[in-house]
Amino acid sequence: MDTSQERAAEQDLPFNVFAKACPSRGTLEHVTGRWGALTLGALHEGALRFNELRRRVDGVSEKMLSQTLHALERDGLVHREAQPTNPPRVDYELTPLGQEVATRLLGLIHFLEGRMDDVLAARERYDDTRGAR
Amino acid sequence: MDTSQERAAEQDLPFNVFAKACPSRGTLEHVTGRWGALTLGALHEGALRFNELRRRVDGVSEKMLSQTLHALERDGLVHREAQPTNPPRVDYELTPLGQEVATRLLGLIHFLEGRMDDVLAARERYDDTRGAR
DNA sequence: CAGCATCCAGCTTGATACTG
DNA sequence: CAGTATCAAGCTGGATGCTG
Repeated sequence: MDTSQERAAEQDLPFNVFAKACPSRGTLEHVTGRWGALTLGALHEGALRFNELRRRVDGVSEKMLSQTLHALERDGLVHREAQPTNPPRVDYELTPLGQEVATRLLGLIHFLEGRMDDVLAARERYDDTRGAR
Repeated sequence: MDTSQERAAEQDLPFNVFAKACPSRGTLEHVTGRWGALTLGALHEGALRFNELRRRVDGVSEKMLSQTLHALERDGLVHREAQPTNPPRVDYELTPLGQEVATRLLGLIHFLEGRMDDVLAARERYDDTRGAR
């Protein structure tokens, strides 16, 4: 069969998520991870401050948000703009690359949100037939 | 600001990933999780048997693959077809819903793979300016 | 081949307290 | 406000052994 993995090898594409050691896998995890996806989604609307983000992404701890933002900033998806005022003010916003990623991610998210009825129905069927152990 | 969260509330959309308790968040995690994304990606090419999948998704353990497949099957994204032969043969394939999800996911994955040079460059810049602690 | 059950190390996460 | 530091706990995930 002609798989994307094989195609990647044939064409000498430099990056392939399916390979364990490929750095793209790490980035994919930052992007799609529990908090990464929601953070990118929240920032898609525009720049937000740290605590605004925290309120939007329901359930993140300070620590996880901070960690997530660092990873996304390092990967060049989020830009951090700090004003040395008092009290301090820091804005986070998507870079152009981050925008493109967030757009695709939100496409997926909204698609899923729109199909949750199907998903929930599938779950019920599954749990029923297998006796919900 | 007009956020997607607020829009969801205004329009009484039933599902919103940004809310902690929303079931869509769980499904999003199955789909985008470490192994979920790669499994869906691998199955996008066509049906695969358990050990074929295992070889394709470089690095999954038996246990994680099994767990991942169960979650995806329960959510109605993957169909499991078992033949009661000896030796047993089980094929996994995407449902129509799973196909749509996988397509969007692969769009994101391929986009990222194509931009990894930018990501890697951003990382270097980040590590340099901050002294790579 | 296609898995499930069990054990356990260690990484992730959340609370809490503290700093600039 | 915008974080960092620290610590306990729990969940993730790998290794192993076994079944049909």
